[in-house]
Amino acid sequence: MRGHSGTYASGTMVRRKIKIKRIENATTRQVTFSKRRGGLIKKAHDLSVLCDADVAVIIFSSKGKLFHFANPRI
Amino acid sequence: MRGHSGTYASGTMVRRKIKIKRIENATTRQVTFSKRRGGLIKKAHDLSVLCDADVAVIIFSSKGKLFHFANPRI
DNA sequence: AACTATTTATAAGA
DNA sequence: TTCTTATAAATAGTT
Repeated sequence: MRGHSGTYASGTMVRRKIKIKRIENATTRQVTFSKRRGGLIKKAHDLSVLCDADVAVIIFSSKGKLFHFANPRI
Repeated sequence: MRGHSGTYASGTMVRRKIKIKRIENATTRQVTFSKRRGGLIKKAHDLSVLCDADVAVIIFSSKGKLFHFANPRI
């Protein structure tokens, strides 16, 4: 059921697909930030290695904390 | 069979898992670059929106072509 | 560029 | 915060 986004009985079925909009709940937003930040940096690394590209990623959390990735050139 | 990477009879079974190392074949490398570059930029966009973060991605292809993403701040 | 089997990422829950 | 698991999303190889 790709693309499905109907309603579910609370606590019964899981609801996993999300809309790409700001996550309102601060705890959920922080957890998602941590997970997706790691995922993004892994993808950046993989791209740089697989395709011999130079890749940099700069991320500022909503509280201003800096995270970054750049593949070494030497 | 996650993690499997054995040999396959050509044209019979698919072999999809890859090692994260430079792709030697230039055509394959270019195709993979195009696909993964798009995927990386989508992930960067999603992270910025979902988590209210500032995200920038800078990519130079192996031939020096520039690609980038940055979420707007205003 | 489109297809699809499979791998990878991840949302929610524990 | 770390683990699990069901599901969504990305993508490698093929056409």
